[in-house]
Amino acid sequence: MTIKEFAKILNISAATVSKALNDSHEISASTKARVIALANELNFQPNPHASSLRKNKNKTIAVVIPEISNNFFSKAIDGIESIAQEKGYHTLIYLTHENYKKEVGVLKHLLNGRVDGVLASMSLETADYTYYNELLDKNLPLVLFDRISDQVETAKVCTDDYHAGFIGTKHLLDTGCKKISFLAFSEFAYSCIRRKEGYIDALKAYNIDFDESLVVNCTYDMVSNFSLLNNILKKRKKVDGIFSSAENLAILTYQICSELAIQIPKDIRLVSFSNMPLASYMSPSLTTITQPAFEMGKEAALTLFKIIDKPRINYKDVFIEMKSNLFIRNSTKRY
Amino acid sequence: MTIKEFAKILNISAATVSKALNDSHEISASTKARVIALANELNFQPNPHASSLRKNKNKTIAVVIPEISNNFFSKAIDGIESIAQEKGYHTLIYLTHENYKKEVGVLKHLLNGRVDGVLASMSLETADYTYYNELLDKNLPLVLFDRISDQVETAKVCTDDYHAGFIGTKHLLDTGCKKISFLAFSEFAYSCIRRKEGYIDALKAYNIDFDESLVVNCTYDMVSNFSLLNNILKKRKKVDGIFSSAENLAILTYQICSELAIQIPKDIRLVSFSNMPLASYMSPSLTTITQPAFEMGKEAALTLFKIIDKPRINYKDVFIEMKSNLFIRNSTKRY
DNA sequence: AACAATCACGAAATCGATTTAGTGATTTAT
DNA sequence: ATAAATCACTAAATCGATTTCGTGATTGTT
Repeated sequence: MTIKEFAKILNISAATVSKALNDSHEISASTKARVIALANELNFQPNPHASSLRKNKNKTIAVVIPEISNNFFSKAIDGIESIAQEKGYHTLIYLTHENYKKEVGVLKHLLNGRVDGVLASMSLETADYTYYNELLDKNLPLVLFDRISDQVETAKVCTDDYHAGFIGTKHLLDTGCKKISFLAFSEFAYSCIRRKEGYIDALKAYNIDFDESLVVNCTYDMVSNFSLLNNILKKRKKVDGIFSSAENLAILTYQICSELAIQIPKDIRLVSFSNMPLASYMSPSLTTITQPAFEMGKEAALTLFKIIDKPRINYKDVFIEMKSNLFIRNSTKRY
Repeated sequence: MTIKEFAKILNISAATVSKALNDSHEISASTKARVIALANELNFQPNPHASSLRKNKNKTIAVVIPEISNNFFSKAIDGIESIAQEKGYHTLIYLTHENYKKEVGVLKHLLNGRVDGVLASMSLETADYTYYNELLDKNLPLVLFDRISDQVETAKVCTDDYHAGFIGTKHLLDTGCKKISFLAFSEFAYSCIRRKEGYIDALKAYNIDFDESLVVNCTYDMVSNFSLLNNILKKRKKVDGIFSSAENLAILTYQICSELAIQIPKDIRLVSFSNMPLASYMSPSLTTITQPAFEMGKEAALTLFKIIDKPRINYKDVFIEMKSNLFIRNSTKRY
């Protein structure tokens, strides 16, 4: 049913119906009420494409993330979607699978006006930020979360990575670790760099020299990560603690330790960034630094809607840092 | 840039550009090549809303699911999105949080032509299928997956729930269990009913009488699930095996067993439907029946696109049953 | 009482791409 | 050689809601 047909039933014009549904001040309260009542009764909804065309808005946001089978991102989406649904917005999902080319393909496509705003978390491969800046040039509201870059001047939401890196390392040191290896999920990701800085400064605070050789720069390729980790764990006399900057690296560590008959926490203690609901049920239960994924999604979405509602302001200095939590469990138990 | 402005650069009409980009046979190969070359150079993309309005299609599908922070659904979305991206489609996500009212709200909204097709997995509360059938009445392609209902006559994708229920139970029986409790995540969900039927028939095959009191009908409310489970585990002399039809119920079982000092698998053996990547790292490692979530998502999406491409056929008899896998681990180890 | 505002609504233009209907030019068929 | 068909393209109608502009009726001002 079109708005004209719908208007005919009420013996008013299409213009009036449109204005009534959009709550225009030109329309009397009584007419609005009649229109809304009938619209509810017949479940009449104006054609969204016609509406989008005319308004140049379509109540849709895009979420561009590296992956979804991941406790952090799936919870973040949960948060994003809950805010979007509240605001009557629709949520498009695009997965890049940590692939820069895919990411570029998605971003290019989003330039065409299909969405009113974009929430993005960059892939590990991303080193060129041209396409993100192009979105900004076209005045498309953009909020980066978690996987951010300071080379894109827009609002950002992330966790207190430096602080988390510091207290996670401090916790290992407090349990007696002397040689702590840092597992970086990426050499270039901003959040990972910050975590590492926290790690380094915690070592400093304990007067321990930072040893570059204890940093394991992992990648998206789990096979090569396996050999990297395997190498460092084999010479374990050197290493008595591990700070893992990502969940999957902790799992890999468990796997390799079990293969090499290294006991956690007896031989080596482990703390990891992780959003696993099951950390307590692992063997041993895993000490984690947990990001408030759901809340970060919410916060990022709220920020995006602020930009959408007031687009003319420059949001480059909006930087929301959310608190992560250290949950101490058995993987760092003092032996 | 509009198609008119773009056309002017090439000194041809907007109609020609449109047809060239849509690969119409009316346009010569050379003109098409010129148009496509310039479109790539300038990243020109026709306004999607204008296009959608005219074509009454918008290369978008909707995914309606109960939740996303869930290993099954997040992997399923991964599969869905991969096929959608391949086909140049966009993927909208709607979460119902197992809430029927939210589900209805979403479905009602989808009637307005915003999407070309819908993939859905029903909430646990859903008992009235009117709104799904309304989508079908409006000829909106619909595929149900996992949380299906035989009261909606459309294509469906699910796992071999009956068979999985059978072999999971058989496995418990083979390890010596005599009193096996069945944890139903829902009394009404089709897949859960089928799993239970498999469970019952496996008992029969071993000449064990089905005992209704060993069935625990859980709900979405984890607090009440806790007391239900707690009750049955307290009188554990009766129960020496548990078949859990859902991952979260298995986790709850671990939790309660640890509180009640019941040892798995010594006192009680447990097998559960689950898509956790971490099942092997739990304590004890969990014997699981794992659904091919990613592949199910792919299959469901492929089926949806078949319907979108050939809408006039009745797809009510399309029923794709995918194989789940039993991974035997320590939670069912014979003591 | 005369005039200006404001109200409540409608007619028509508009958003931008697609599709229909048509037009010369060229190719094919008889 | 001529009619018919095909080619390659364009002008204009179209999709359906929104917005601008205009109008008659009502209210408010002095």
